[in-house]
Amino acid sequence: MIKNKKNYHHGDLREQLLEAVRQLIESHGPDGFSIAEACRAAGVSTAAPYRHFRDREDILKGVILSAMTRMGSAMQEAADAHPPGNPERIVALGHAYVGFARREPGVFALMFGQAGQHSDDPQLAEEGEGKFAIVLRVVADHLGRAMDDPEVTARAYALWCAVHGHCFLVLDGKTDETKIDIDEDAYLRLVGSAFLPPR
Amino acid sequence: MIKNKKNYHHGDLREQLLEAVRQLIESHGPDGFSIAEACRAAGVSTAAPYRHFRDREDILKGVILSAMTRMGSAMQEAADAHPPGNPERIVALGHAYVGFARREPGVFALMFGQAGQHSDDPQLAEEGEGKFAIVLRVVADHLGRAMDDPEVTARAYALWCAVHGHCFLVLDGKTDETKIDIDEDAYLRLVGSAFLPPR
DNA sequence: AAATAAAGTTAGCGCCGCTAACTTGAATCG
DNA sequence: CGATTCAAGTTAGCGGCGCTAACTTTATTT
Repeated sequence: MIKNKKNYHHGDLREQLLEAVRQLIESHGPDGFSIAEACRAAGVSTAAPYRHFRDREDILKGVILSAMTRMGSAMQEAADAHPPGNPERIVALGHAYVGFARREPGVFALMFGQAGQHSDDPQLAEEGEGKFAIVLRVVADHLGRAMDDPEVTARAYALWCAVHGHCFLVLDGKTDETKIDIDEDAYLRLVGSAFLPPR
Repeated sequence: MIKNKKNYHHGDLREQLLEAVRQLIESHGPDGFSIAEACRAAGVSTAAPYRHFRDREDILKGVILSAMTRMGSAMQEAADAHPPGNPERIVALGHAYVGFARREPGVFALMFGQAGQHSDDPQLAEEGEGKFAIVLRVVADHLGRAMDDPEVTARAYALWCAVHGHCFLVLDGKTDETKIDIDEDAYLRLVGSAFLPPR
């Protein structure tokens, strides 16, 4: 009994709703969407989503989860583009992180901007730790130490903070034109060398 | 004709509503509040707020604005606690910033977590630039350079990012117990010395 | 004291999240 | 293969919310 959802009434409504919500979030902001609007986009009644999701929160969790894996893949890919120990690896990782935030600003804000609203979900927590593990790996390789070395943890965390904070400031428009004007590549190289001296 | 709002029907409903909303945001999250609930808390009808605010967004703007000045004061106070050039100044500034985020996590998320939803408001933008100016001032003093020196801008921005990002990770619960476990003071000293070497 | 204007009220519209009860149709099975 | 089952749709409706219109109350102005 393999459930092939394409053979049911609508097709894969679940995925289509997630995609519709994702698009609405990108065009109207993280809270500027409604389930009803997503239903209209998917061409179903407003009661249909509740066959696939518990409630609104559950839908958002679905959107976040798929975004997490997309972001994780982008980061892993960036890390794999350079050999371990190469400083370019850290820069590339930063670009991947910021790139995702720029590409999907609404979803990025949803993932991280809600004051830990979803931090209690084990599935999301696991995905999050997976992404930090990529940073840990790269930093550990760079320093030639173990991933659980306190020095590695501290520097990886600092790197994460610096890039993460930059993303929010970018999305908030603080870096636009007249305001601060930051060269992103230069910034990422600065934080990379600040926390991981070539030595 | 001095408008003393205390002499009207309710008193200063405007301020009481802002306070009620602030508390609701802290207890139920940035989007977990409703105007109706704030009205109940203030003991007025649900139509009353519209004598003082254009709409929901305008109320939020009011909450954010008062929070901005509170945060700015805390930062200024921290900076003033140490003489210019003293590295403790930067650490204190960081503690003030993170302290505010910890004290008012909901409002902090509201201020910065909405993907630049309020970045187009000139009043808010001005307050935001004022806070960055404090950081610029401290960094310029430390390096003995002008506030508009590119080196100062770059390092001040990096500091801001590192602290800002840390706040979000804290609020998202990434630093809790089993997860990452960061010594905040050590972290702030690390980023301080990383971007502002004693030289 | 009357007029004015500020700041409340009630009533109500339309949208939304969500549920209950019903219907449809694909997969399973005697 | 026809009957059965059950996943996945539907419509109808409740209560809450944001917001507006129209009315009422009360402080200030003249």
